[in-house]
Amino acid sequence: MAASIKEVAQRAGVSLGTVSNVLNRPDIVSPETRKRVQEAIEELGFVRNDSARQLRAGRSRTVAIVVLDVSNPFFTDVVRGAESIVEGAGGMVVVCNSGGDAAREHRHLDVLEEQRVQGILVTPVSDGKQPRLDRIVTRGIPVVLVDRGAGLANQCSVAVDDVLGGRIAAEHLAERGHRRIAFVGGPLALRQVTDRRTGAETALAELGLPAPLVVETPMLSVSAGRQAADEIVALPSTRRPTAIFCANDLVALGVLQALTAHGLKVPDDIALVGYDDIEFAAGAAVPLSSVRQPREQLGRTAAQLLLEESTDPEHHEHRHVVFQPELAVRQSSERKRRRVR
Amino acid sequence: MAASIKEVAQRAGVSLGTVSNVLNRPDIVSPETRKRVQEAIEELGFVRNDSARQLRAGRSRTVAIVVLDVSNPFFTDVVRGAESIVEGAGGMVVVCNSGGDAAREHRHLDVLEEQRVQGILVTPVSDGKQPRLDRIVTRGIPVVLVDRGAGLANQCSVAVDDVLGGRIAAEHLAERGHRRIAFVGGPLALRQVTDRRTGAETALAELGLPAPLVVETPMLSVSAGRQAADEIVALPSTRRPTAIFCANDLVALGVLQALTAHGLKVPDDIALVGYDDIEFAAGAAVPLSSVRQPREQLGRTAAQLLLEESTDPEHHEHRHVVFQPELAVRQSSERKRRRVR
DNA sequence: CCTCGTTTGTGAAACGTTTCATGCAACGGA
DNA sequence: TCCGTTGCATGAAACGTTTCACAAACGAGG
Repeated sequence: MAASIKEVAQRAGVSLGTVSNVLNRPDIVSPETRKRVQEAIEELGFVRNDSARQLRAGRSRTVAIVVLDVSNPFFTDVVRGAESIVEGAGGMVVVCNSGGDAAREHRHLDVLEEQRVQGILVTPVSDGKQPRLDRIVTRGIPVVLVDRGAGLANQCSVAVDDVLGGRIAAEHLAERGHRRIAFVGGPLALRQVTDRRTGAETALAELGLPAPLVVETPMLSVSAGRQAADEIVALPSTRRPTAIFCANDLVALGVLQALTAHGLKVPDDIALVGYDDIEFAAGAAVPLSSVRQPREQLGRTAAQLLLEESTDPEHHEHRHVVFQPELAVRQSSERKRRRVR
Repeated sequence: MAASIKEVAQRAGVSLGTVSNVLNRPDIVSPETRKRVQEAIEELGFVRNDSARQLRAGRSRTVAIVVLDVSNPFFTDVVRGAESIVEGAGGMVVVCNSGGDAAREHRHLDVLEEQRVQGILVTPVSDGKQPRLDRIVTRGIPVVLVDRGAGLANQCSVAVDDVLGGRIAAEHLAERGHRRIAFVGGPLALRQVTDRRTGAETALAELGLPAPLVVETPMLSVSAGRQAADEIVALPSTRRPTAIFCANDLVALGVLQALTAHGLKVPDDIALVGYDDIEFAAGAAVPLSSVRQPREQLGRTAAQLLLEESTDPEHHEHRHVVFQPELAVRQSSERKRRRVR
């Protein structure tokens, strides 16, 4: 059933090595033999056994990307960016989902290490030391951290300046005349979340404005956003913020939905700014202002760094690429009508 | 650098086979030797080489799922369902994205075949004959079709009755008093799309209502939905539908956004029903009525069928599981106010 | 005619596992 | 004492490739 190179050789009346040559260096074998071999391959429905190939050759053409949340459009866009580069180089991308769970992340990394993949792009669940990643790196498998500032120096990283992103969002809202601003997102243990918060707080402090009300959520999801908005709506109107900056767009969409359900108008009653600029942000019924990250670019760059290190590990120097976010201004943070009129 | 079983054996002062036994059948080796071996493994940082293991053992613990669109939350939920089952059985899921492109789908399937994965869950791009899939099946790799009625009998499939789904949506809108109903979605070559349309048309015909206006979109995305809505808004109000049934939620969200932008109220001016009931549907600013598919359940069942076939190919009989969709009624299709009041 | 280089094909070794037949020692029962 | 078991470890074969040193055939140049 599973035809091997040996049977192909037999059928084509050539040696085993010749078949391998047809497969890997077709140019060094004469046209006629090549043809005969190819016919045999065709007839037998032969398909290379990648395990054997990899065992002998030591290399794999598979790049893995381990994402925090496969349901978050932000990550699927990063994946698409990585795919475009890796497939262009003749490789293949597989996606693994940690779902924010450290145990699952570990399981995935273990299996990927056993598989000796060509390299791993990963947004780790936690920020601390990563003995697993370190071991993988010392084994010679390149690792690139995605959307995570590089703590350690033994791997490349690509990220977006989240502190700047938070700053931009806060300055935008301040410039629109808002004084009472809330920050919604969590868990605060996530680096991305704290960076965005820090940026916003710093900017407000510099402008002499009060620190934002921080509402922590258990995760970055639509439903978490909805619950947070319920809390905010329950505040007495004198303390209720006039603007909310959310740690990502999923949360912002949840907030938007809950505010609307409570009869509050966005942006007239409360302005809203999200983060990531996923497609659903622009498509929301009140189009969402959002801090845009170059999502696909993030994936592309990460993949490029990985391939670079993989191709020439000797001369490779680890790099840390940081992109600048920019604000996409939409209706959810338009100037309040009462001020315009 | 890459410690092998042989070096572990040497260090522990045992034979090569004993190390393998510690790894695979720890119970048949005496506690003391086991301990010595495990220490050696620890000290050398040994990690099994999966290529060699697989080459020899013939089996893999990796299940692949090839999805049409990794950015569509519908598929990410199916993935999560499959993950829960496969990981429960000690396996691992990798996700491959065809992006609706037949060539990429083929590339992925080829590589997966070379890798001799344990099995493949796939929503194929096209409906016709699938020589590649047939070959994979004859090689002994189980394949389960996801969200695709089974044309051929040589594999299992799980799907949702899309004709019924279309019927449910149409009957719901008719019951709400709508007479002029539009269907938005495409490309019409996609089985899912035509089934949903057929169901709607059949239902309307049975009720003696006029056939729906069909607006075909080039793909099932938010932006495609926006463009389709622009077309509909441009119609003279006497011909303009009072309700729109969309082939999926992404399209429906686009339609919703465009209608709102044109100043039309949902559901008062135009009612809206989507399909899939993704999380963003309930979270939209006008919560979207939607035909719910058991997304995770779809993934779970597919994975179960796959593992079943994989475990016991002899006694396995291919099955075709069809789920019933149900309607989640929300604000976007509430009874028109002018009729209620 | 000899030598040399080129082109093309060969055969065996090696990659790191798993598996299986076999060896060896110790033990209990008759 | 002998035999049959039992428990544990061994060593070699096999999985399907890639790679590499080498051989065969051939023509060209001296």
